[in-house]
Amino acid sequence: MINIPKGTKDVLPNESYKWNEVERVVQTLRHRYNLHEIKTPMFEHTELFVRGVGNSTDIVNKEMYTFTDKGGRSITLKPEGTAGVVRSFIENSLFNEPLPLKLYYITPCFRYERPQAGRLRQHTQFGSEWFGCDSVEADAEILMLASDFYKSFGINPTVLINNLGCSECRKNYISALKEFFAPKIKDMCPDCAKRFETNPLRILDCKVEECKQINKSAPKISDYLCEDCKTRFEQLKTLLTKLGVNYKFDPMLVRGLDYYTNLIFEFVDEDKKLGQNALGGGGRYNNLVEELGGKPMPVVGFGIGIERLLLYLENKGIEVKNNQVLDVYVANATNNLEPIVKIVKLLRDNNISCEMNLSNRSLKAQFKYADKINAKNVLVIGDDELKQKKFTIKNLSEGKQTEIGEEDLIKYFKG
RNA sequence: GUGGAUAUAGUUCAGUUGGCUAGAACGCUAGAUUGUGGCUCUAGAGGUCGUGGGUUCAAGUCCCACUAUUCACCCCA
Repeated sequence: MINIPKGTKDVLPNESYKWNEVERVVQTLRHRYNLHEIKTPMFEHTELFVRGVGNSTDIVNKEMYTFTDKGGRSITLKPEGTAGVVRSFIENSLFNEPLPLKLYYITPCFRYERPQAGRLRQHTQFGSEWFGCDSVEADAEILMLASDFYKSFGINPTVLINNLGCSECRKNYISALKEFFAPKIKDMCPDCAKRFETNPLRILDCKVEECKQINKSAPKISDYLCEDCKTRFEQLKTLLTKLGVNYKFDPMLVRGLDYYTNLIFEFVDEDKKLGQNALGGGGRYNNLVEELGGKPMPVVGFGIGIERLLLYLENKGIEVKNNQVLDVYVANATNNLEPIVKIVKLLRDNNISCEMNLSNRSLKAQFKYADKINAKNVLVIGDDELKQKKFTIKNLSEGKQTEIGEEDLIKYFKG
C-alpha cells in the first residue's frame, strides 16, 4: 500500500463542497472588485524565489522544494504566490496594460516543513496583487477585499497592521536598529545573530525570551517615519474604520518575507483556535518589481491560506454553505427503462439535479439510498404510473406524496 | 532542524497482573409477507492487532529497532 506523502491532504467527496464554495466566493469578489485571474506555473527557476522572497528568509533557506531537472536547471515548486505573478507581470509587459491592474489567483504552494495543525507541505492560497497603485485608497481597498472574503464565510478576523515606512525612513530605522543591537547581539540567540547581518528587522519578531526583553527597549519604527509616511498611515486607519475593517495597530509586527515596504498586515486568529497565528497576510512591496528586473512599480497584495480558513471555520463550529443538493431521485419500479431515461433527461435539460437507480435495488432500498444521499424528492416510476401517465412524487423531508402528470413535472420543481 | 505523544475493523475506541476461536459503537450490505426512506429489530461482510526482531510454554499486551501519524517549538498561509 502506498500512502499519501507527508504533509499533504486529500480533499474527499464529503468536504469538496467547501472548496466549491471558496471558488464561488472568489468569483463573486472577482466580479465586485473587477479582478482578473492570473495563472502562473507551479514551478519556477529557483533564482526567482531566492531574489524575490529573499535569501534571509526561512522559506528560501530551509523550506523550498528544489530539484535539478533533466536539463540541469535548478527548479523550485512555488512556496508562495507573489514572486511568480511579478515575474509574469514583467515578462509579459503587463505594465503596458491600463493601470492599476488588479490580479488574483488560487494556487497550491509548497514548503518543506514539519507538518502540524494548520500547517501542510502543500497548501492553497487565494491571493490578490494590485499593480500600479501607490495610494492609501488602494491599501484600504485591498484590505477590504480580504476582509470581505472572510466575511463571506461568517467570520471577521482581526487584521494586525504595521508601517515599515518608505525606503528612506526604513533605511534610517535599520541603521538605528543596527546601532542599538551591535553591543547586545552577543547576548542574543544565534538566529538573531544571523538576522543582525541579513535582516535586522526580523530580530524584533524573535520568540526567545531574552531577545524579547532586549527588543522591548529597541528603537520604534514610528519614531523614524517621515511626515508623509505618518500622515498616510493615519489616513489608512481612518479609511479602515469607515469601511468596517476589523484592524489593530501592532508596532511589533514584522513579516518573514523580505520584499515588504510601507504597509504590512496579517489576519490573525485571536481566539487561538488554530495552532498557527496567521490566517492570511500581505502588504505593500514597491521595490520588488524593480528588484526582479522590471521598471519601478508600486504593488500591494495579500495571500490567504484556504486550508487554514476551513480549519478555523471548523474549529469555530461554522458550517460552510453546501450548494450540492439533489433535487430528485428517480426510483424505478418497472423493467421498462426507456421512459425513465427520458424523464431523467427532461429533468436535467431543465437544470434539475437528479439521479436514477443504477443498481439492482428493491424499491425500498432505493428509498433508503435516496434518504442517505439527502435527496429532496423521490419520483417513482412504475408500470402503474406509465399506464396512467401520472407519477408519484414524494418530498422526503415532509413525507408528503403527490400525484403529478408528466406535463406538470417541471413546474413542480421550478415552483 | 529540536522535543513530546500515539499506532487494534471503513471510522472512533475497549481489550484486566501476558492465557485459549480479538470485541463494542457508528458506518456499510441485506432482510422484517404484495410498490415507499428516517425509528426499531435481525443477519452478514470487514482485522496476519503499523513493520521487523527479541523474552516466554504462550505476546494485541513486556523489551529493542525501524516506519508512519500527530502535537508543540522555530517559521509561516
